[in-house]
Amino acid sequence: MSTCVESNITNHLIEHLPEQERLLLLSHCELVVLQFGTVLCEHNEGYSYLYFPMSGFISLVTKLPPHKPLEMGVIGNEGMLGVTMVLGLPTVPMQAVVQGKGTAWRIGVGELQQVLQQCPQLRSTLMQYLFILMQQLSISAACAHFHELDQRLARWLLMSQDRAHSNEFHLTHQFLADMLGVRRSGVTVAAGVMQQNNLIQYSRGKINITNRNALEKVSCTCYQKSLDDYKRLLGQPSRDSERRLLTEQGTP
Amino acid sequence: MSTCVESNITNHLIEHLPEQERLLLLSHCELVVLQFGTVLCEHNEGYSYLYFPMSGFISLVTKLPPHKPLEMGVIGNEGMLGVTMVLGLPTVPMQAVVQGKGTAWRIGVGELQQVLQQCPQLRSTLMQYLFILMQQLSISAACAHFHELDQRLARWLLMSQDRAHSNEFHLTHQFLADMLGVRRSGVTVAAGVMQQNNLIQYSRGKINITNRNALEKVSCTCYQKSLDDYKRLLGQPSRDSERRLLTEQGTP
DNA sequence: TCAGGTATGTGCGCTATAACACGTATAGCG
DNA sequence: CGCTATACGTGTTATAGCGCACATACCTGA
Repeated sequence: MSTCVESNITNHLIEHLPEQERLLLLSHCELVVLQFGTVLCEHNEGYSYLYFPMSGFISLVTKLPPHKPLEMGVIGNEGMLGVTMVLGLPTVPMQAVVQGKGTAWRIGVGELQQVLQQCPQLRSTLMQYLFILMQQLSISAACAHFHELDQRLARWLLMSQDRAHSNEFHLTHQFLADMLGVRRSGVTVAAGVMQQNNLIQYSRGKINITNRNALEKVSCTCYQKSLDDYKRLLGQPSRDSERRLLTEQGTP
Repeated sequence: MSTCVESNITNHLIEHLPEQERLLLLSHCELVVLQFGTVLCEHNEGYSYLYFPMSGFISLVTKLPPHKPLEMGVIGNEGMLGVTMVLGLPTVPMQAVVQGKGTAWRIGVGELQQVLQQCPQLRSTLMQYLFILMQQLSISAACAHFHELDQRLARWLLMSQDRAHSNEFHLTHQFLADMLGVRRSGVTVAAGVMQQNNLIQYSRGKINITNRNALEKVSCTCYQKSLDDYKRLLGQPSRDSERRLLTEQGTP
């Protein structure tokens, strides 16, 4: 069963390519494991590898000392880490941390540049994704400024679930607080309310989404807006089919 | 005197190009006036022209109904409006409004695409500027979330002055409030304190910066960080020489 | 089995800002 | 010259989230 799911999960950007380009790109990639908590890229430092997650997900986090961190975007199998490479700049203005373990295709900076020469469609896809990322940044900014903790928490859980490919994933309150740029105890209170209303269930870092529909109602519209922005340029990620698979498994 | 200043103010991105490319680009541009309040581009709609301001400045504003607007970046003679064009996408995920009147070089979308084919250095410069814009977005996001009204107001005034090429410019409290995503009366209070401390002086929309050094101290570090991010990739904009000129004029 | 780390629950006082409301002054127009 | 819109000043109440502090529950390993 589990292998069945694995084989269905690919990276949507790669899937999106014509076969020729896809094969060329993959011939330069190697399969790596994304381990929870790994920092793939430090804030404002260059990177040597780019990652196309297939499962698991990566957070983009800004740091503005002496303040808490603040998450600006999430990268799962619908995107990639290091897309600024199409600008010729192997830097990302944020820290990239693995938030959900999984697997990814990895390629070196130099090799991608070579591949890009021969793959116009890849180039164009990455440019579109970069644009989407900019949209996400501006949504996140406004969301963090105007929306309240419970709405933002709901959104974050939904986005994580979309990318975790599981109803259950590992997130402590402290971690969520760092992503949302708020106090840990604030998250505890908001999550407590959600648990009382049976939207989620958690214990010592293991969060389980029990009522996704209700969670979508609590969330701010930024969640839907993000999905729409993505779909407009790059189409529907494979999210839905995976959800169906998961639901079949989810009640054993 | 005033003409002397005018002739010294150019667009830094254009200045940055080798002569050959600069002349080719300019041969496709026309000179236009940026009138205060003009909306050059609506939120999430395509644009037909790109602008390289020489004086005056343009704000990039996100809108998340039903909330107030929130400014994410400012474009003056150090940048351009429509840089997403290097991604092949003539859209900007924000509204663009003229906040300070001035003049700009304007070029059509199709023409720029032609010119880009022949100008590798232009392409690379625009890519660098796009990267800088992304950095600005993430700084603005964190700044709006963590920093307080007075700090943010100070930063905004400094950034405006840098791009207005004048110690005095037109900004009502309501306008500032919309940029900062806060209440109008909050701005009134913060600006009142600054006026009492002789940092600024204002009356019915005309704001005059009287003590720039002190204003820089009140501002959050995001102001300096923005400048640094720009300088790292594209060097020092012509800001300083202009400041000197202005100061000579400033005390008649 | 006990200690110590990790995760979560809860409370208290404080501050910034929201929402709303109303008062005052100035410019510019008829 | 006076009207009116615009710009600015001020106040009152409510609340979300902060900083800090401490209590409780659970896991894990010596």
